[in-house]
Amino acid sequence: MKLNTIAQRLNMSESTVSRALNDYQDISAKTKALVRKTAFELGYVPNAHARRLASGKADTIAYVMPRADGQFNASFLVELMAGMAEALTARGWDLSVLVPRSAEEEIEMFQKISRNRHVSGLIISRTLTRDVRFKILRDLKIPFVAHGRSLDSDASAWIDVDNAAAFSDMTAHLVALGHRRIAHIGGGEGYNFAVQRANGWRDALLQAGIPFDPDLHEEAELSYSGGAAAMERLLMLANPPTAVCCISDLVAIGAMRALRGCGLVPGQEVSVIGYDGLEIGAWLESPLSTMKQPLQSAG
Amino acid sequence: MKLNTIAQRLNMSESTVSRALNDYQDISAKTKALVRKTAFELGYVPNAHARRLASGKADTIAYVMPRADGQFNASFLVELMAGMAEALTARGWDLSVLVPRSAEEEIEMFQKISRNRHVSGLIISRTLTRDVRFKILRDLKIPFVAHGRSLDSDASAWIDVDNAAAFSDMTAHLVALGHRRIAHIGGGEGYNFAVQRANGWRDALLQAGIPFDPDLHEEAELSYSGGAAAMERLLMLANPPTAVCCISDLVAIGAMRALRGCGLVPGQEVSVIGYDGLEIGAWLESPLSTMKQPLQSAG
DNA sequence: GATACTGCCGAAAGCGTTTTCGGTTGACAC
DNA sequence: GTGTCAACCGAAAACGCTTTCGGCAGTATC
Repeated sequence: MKLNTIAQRLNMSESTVSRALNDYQDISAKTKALVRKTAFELGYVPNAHARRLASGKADTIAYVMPRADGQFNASFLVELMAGMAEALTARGWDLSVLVPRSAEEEIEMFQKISRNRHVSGLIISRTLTRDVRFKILRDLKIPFVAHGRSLDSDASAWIDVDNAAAFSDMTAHLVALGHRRIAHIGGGEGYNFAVQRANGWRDALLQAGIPFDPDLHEEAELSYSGGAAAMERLLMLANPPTAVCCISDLVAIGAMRALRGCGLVPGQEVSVIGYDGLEIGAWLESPLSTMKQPLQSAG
Repeated sequence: MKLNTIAQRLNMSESTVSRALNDYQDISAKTKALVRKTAFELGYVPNAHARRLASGKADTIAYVMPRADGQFNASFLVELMAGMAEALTARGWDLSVLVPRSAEEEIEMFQKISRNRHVSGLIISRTLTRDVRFKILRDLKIPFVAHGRSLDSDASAWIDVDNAAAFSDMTAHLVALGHRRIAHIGGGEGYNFAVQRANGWRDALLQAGIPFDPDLHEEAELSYSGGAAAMERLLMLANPPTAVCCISDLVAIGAMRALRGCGLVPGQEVSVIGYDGLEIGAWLESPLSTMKQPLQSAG
């Protein structure tokens, strides 16, 4: 049960056992094997707290969960967390979640962590186009990776899907299908991914030699109703679009409903395409496969 | 920074400071106040690992996250976790997440925890009608609360929405609106909440004096397509229902799509009602408000 | 044969708390 | 003035591990 018992059973010192289990260089292969074997037989599991206290490392990273406000689709969060948890437990680390009630409380949490160091790294998500958290965390010297870039994220680790490329591909796909008037329902400029996705769309249009029509760029609240409202505005245009790529599946679903409300059949008169990989969507975002690399460097 | 520095600054022993901060009875009110004040001024945050090692308590509960397989709606999970995290951090505890890759790995994790005790309690969810985990956890003497009951959950702490009551209310509501042929699209009997919800529906029908028609009870996969398929089967009936209550909003959405596919307008010819509190749904599940009570007893 | 390594391992000092066990005061009673 | 008791506080031993430091064999080098 304790390191001690293994040591006594083998007539060695605790330190030898500890180093054997931790694969130190100055332990012979023979002893290592022996120690590992008996440790396994005895069902030894090291005490995480003692280890962390002694080593000074926390082996824990915390995920700062954005407060659920319906804006972001949750299945995405769940998958992200599951992916992180798996990657971490594979390395023997823990994932814990923090849910700040407000921006102030979030910063307060950061400060506690920086004093306490009972967490070795953070993951923050839902980055804003301008995000003070980058500076704060850097100042507090807390290692972190951001899920999603920001204008403030230079010199910080971030992982992100290539939003621009995805939307560029998406738009090119519509162009290939013969569409010329391709609209985009995006989000506010506060969120950086919204900006990136809009850029991807615009770039693809230029690439295809299609003149950019500002009327075709709608901004919507990231929800069903937001998508519906934006779609309705697009339909009011003198020259409505024949295809729409939406910033998220939620928005796309809303847009489709708006179409049906006007007696149009989505996919027929007007193509609607979403993004996020909800069951309905045709496009899939895959952040999890790119997770592990950045995590290691974050340690 | 350390307990030590406070002690030196005040010319007391570490033990006094520790006990003052932990509100022991044998420290005078004066010293307590003094210690707390300077601790605050110095921005002292106790080292969680040292505390946990010394006290033997983990102050951490782990949430065993069901692997995302699209069956359950994720926004529910997110809200649940956010609620738990908030309730725990309010008490100075940590919430960490475990994502077993398989049922075997889950049990393996349980065993590690029972040896290691680096977690003081577990929360499991998605309970099956018959669930071995109850027995295992009881045998391992790991405190846990189950979110959702089970036939095996007697003598264990569980928290749950009253599924039966909710669906009973829902059905009664439809009856009050004049509906007589009220169908139910449920889930397999493997999941306990599915059984409970079906019971609620059936009970309300009996209560209202409406004879129970087995044809009106459909079982569906808990997904869009599952709901759609079930709805189609209901529409094939010689005497189709005028209202349907669905086990989840996902299923309800699927059912609505099936209706539209047949040229019917949901809410007009046939009322469809879901459950979970997705944005679309009319009924709201609120497990979070009932969280705190059981958590305390789980400690 | 003296010197210098190298490969292994043990002793012991932490890591920052909590907690038990006494010990020192002062008050109060007799 | 002695004894008793309560109220406070300090010393020191845990808690279970990591890690530095040094020591002791062997082997190689000249």
